[in-house]
Amino acid sequence: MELVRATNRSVRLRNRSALLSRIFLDGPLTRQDLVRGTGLSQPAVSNVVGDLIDEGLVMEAGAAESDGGRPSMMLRVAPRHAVVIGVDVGETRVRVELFDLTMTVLGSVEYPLEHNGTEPATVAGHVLAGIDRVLADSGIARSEVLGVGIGVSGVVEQGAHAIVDAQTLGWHRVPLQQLVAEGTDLPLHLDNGAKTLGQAEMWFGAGRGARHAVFALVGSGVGAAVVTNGVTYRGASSSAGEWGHTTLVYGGRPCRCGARGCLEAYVGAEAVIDRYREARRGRPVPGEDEESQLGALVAAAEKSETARRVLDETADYLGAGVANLINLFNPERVVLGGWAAMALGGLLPAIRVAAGRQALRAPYAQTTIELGRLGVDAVALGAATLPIARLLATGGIRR
Amino acid sequence: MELVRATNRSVRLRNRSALLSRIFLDGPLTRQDLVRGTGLSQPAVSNVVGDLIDEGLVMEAGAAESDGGRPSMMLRVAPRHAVVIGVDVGETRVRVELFDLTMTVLGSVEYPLEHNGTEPATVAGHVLAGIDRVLADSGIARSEVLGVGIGVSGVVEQGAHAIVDAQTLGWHRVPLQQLVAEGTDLPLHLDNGAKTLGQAEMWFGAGRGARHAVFALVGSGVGAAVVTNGVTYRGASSSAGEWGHTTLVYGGRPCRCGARGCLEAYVGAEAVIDRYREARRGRPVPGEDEESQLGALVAAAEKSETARRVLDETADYLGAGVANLINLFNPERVVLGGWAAMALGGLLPAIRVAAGRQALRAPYAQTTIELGRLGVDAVALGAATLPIARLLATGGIRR
DNA sequence: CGGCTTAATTAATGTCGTCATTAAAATGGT
DNA sequence: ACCATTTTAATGACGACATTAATTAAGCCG
Repeated sequence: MELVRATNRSVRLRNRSALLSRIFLDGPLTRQDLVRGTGLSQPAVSNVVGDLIDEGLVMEAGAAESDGGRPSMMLRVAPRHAVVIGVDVGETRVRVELFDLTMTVLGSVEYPLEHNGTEPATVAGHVLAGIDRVLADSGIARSEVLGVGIGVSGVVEQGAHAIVDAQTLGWHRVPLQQLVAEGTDLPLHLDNGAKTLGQAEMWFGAGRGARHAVFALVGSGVGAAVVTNGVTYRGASSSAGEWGHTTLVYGGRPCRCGARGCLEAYVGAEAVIDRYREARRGRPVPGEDEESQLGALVAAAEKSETARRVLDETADYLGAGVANLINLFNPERVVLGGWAAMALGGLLPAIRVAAGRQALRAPYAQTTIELGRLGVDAVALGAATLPIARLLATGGIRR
Repeated sequence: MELVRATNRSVRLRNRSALLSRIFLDGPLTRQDLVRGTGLSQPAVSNVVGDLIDEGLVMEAGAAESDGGRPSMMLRVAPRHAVVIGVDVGETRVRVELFDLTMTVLGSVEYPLEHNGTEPATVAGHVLAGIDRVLADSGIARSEVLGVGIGVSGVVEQGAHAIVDAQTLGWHRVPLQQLVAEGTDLPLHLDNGAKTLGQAEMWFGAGRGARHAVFALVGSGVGAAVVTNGVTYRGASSSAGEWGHTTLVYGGRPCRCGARGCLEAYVGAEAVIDRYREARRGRPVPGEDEESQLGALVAAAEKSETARRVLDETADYLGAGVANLINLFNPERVVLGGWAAMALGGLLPAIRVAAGRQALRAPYAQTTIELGRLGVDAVALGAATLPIARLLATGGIRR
């Protein structure tokens, strides 16, 4: 179904891309490793690698162990060939991080968001200020920045300028990319936060090695990223993966999206706290913000029957939601991430059991359900991979 | 993430595949159409097309209209370069159809299945007998058969020999491909029936032109096929798309899969009839089989409040189920197929409304919900496309 | 220090698409 | 009836690339 023409030059591009990707994702590697890994001939690998070294994208880094014979040189991506910036526009804060090409953090800065002071222009301002800040702090020139990736907790519609719908921020069709672009000419990449988290876990965390994986992001709201055949699936207008608003309890609790019985209305942090409050006959849950309230609930479960019941039910609902993902996507792995999922980590065994009850046996047996390995900062890390993904796809030929 | 090497010869293969696919799917076309459609140069197109003609895969079919200048020749796939066989192993029958490469039916035969006489060996026997029969009837030699595609109403796990799990047939890990292969050495392709139906609608029906589409198959049971980026999505073990057993009503009606609240337990034909019976306080629904019982329900809705209510609820459940697909996959199109969906066609407006209530606005606005165009035989037709899909993918180089 | 092994480079060969040019085939004006 | 015009198809020179085979480089081992 691929109706894209191939030409002789595209051969080189593909091979460059394949080799560079491998060096980046699995490196350091020797030329021989690349020969074995890609099936290309030795001269072809040397030829392409030579170009990459000449262009400063790749560097030799010492010789490999050898037991007789000429030792092969290790190849790695040149860490400072460029830097990338990852931004996490979350429900409560904007976080900007600067990475080199080995994804080492070179600097970061965070701006809290008022609970309702979430004007798009304010957020764009934070992003721009953050970029200036991390560059200034680390003394790196703008020209060295490959690009800026921005993960937003909302639906991001890709296009010439990405448009953002974010219920929790009260945003409707906000041209965030344009707002940021007006303040900088660095290449921008916007994406949904769940998708960037998925990308991060896919490259560096619990998703490594999987071709088909689902990343469930549980925070105040609920989202998911689906990786099919190694690629994040976006759908027709890049809103695929809106797991939080799938119906789980037909006719059930009202959801902030306007429908009823959405998964988010049961397992989102806000909903869990709400359900706990109801179970306490309306007595408020102690804690300043959702994070501490959820913590209070988890702590209370040690002693309180009520709290435990709420958590058990949460695991059941979450398990059923995960089962739906398993039935529909048949992934090799389901990875739970987001701060609420991390806080509820103790429920993992119960979630597994609940999912097993609701999923079909065969696909359930072929998947694992685990927690994310990258913690809460995965969104910014994943956002930073967006410009890199482009670099790898084009074989390192910028723009 | 594509780590496949490219070589000069693979360029030719890709272009052969692209051109052949276009001629097959959109033909007849002229060389110039191909030039415009693929971006290849004229000589390249002529060169490849020349090969295809020499090998008998493609033939010239008359000149196109011309208003001055040398008229271009129409190119089409040679209809009798090969024939293909499509098999529909349904819940109640095995249907075998013979097609030429333009998908014209050259012959067909059907074997009813006893309601519980569904021994795998029996089914394999029917398939083999059907192949012999359609070939004998049409006087076509086995050597002309490109391959046999088999669509099965169950989960098909791909592998060296495909394995089938089919609850409605009482099958568990049945090596159907092997059973059939023992009786013939024609190339076999097994797949889930919903997926072959999707493939058929994608190429020849309501899915034409879409990159992202979901095909929902409602019969006695419920299944779905998901097309992402133009390709049927299979997942890790090709059981993706098991929509029927996603939880829609947490804790609801028991399903034959053992879980509770599955979509299938509400909108599968069997379930709808069951719900109607319950609404009639247990009085049996008139009709010999499910098909006539469902027909009776639809007919009764003209007069009976009860029947109408059952149908309305069915539309609501189905709409919610469709909404889940829209939220998760963000398709351009949702196509409803299968005999029960066809019988319930009158509910389409209600289903659209119900889906709109439960789906997020943005993805809902970007999709259409429609009925399949190919009717009930789409499963066999789609199965027959499996060997052809392989032919197109390899650029017409057999095996 | 020579024999052996493995890595990397160079040389020769062949595949393939592009560009530019030429041949072919139809229409329409004069 | 004939030639200019237009559009399609076929040819040939050229360049980009990967492949195989042969060479050179660089280490270990006894």
